[in-house]
Amino acid sequence: MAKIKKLTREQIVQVAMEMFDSEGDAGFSMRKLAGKLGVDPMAIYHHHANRNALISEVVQAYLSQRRIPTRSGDWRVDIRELCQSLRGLAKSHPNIFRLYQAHDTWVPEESRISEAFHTILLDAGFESQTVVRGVRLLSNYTESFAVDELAGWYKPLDDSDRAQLVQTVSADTHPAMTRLMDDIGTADAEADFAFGLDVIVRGLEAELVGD
Amino acid sequence: MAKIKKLTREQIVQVAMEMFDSEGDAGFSMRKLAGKLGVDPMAIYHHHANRNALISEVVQAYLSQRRIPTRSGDWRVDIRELCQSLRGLAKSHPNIFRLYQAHDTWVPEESRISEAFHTILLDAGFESQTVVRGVRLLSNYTESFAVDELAGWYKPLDDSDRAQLVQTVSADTHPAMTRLMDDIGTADAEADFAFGLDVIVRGLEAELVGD
DNA sequence: ACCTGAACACCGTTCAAGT
DNA sequence: ACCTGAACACCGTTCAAGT
Repeated sequence: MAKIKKLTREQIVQVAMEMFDSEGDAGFSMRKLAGKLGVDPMAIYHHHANRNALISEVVQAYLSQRRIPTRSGDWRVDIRELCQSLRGLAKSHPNIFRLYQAHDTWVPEESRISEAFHTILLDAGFESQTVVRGVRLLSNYTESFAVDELAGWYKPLDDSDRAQLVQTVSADTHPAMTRLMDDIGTADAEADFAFGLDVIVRGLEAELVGD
Repeated sequence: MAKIKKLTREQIVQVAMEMFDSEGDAGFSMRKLAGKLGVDPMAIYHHHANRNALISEVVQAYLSQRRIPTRSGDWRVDIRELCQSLRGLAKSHPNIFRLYQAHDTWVPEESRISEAFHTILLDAGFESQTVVRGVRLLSNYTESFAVDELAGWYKPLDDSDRAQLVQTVSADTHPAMTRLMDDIGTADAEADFAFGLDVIVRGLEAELVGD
């Protein structure tokens, strides 16, 4: 698209990020990126080793946008805010969040977010192993919820979804789900997320009292 | 490889499943599958509409292998067993499990597993909405744990991983993680999974008592 | 009905060449 | 040092043709 006189690593990452943001994985290729930069496809390889390395940079740039919320003093509140901030990041750039999830190469920025989680639970007084496990549990929950939310799992079912579900879920083969159909059909991402977070936080609290 | 006189939908799915099982996503393509079947690539399209439809069939065949554990009478035990059976399925065929995770088209077999979850929590006496939310929380937890486990996140760090981590996690920028390094470095998938499950089950229990 | 073969519109990446 | 261009070894899928 816009011709750039001299390529830089950063410009390439920037444009790649915009492409992912607006079009998602399907809209991105090294060749399309080159086209957007007004450059031969192979020019990119002079600045980034390959596709995967470039994507690591995109993910890194994406994660560095994330603001860590300030502490309140109550670990339950802080954990909730940190999880919500991660979910917010996911929702603000769904396509790049999906890219981050699918990208299995580790990226340094992840440790900044991880540190915030660890600090909160450590200060709350959990023992070391519980802190480590609790962080994994919480970040796991938040990220997988966000993935499902972005995939549209927490929207109320529309007519065609419901029809498809009713087709396979009949009263004799799926009595429980049939009884629960009203609650399965209606979903509220906000309340559902808060519910799971409450369950986990409550479960963790017991580890603290049990000392 | 082996020449088949007449293609059937089932044979195609079977061979595709074996390819995914042994080689994963990278080792599969419609053309390679055709090669394995000793047939022109386009012959497959006579039996399956396209790549995505074929993969739905593979996922469906995979999920139908899953045995639902018998009930014990204690919902806490039953939930644990059901989650472990899902995790077991993931570990027995990691590549197909990853395929299932990445595949965003809904597949009927999913509802069989879902029904088992709903039944347990419903029988345990939770109210409707809590059942639905609890099932989502538990299956979410189990699947995302399995994904991480298969990606190697719950293996103790080897020397190169540790070196990479120490490089970005220094005492002044990451004090909490530095303190916790021993517990971050050692991980035990079995115990870590049980921990998370306990936390969630304990958190759910409160919903029952709170009535 | 079932399969083939050529063709289309793509990929990521290597390698030799240009400035 | 930085970029180009041709080439390689792939993709999924359409379409017309063969049996």
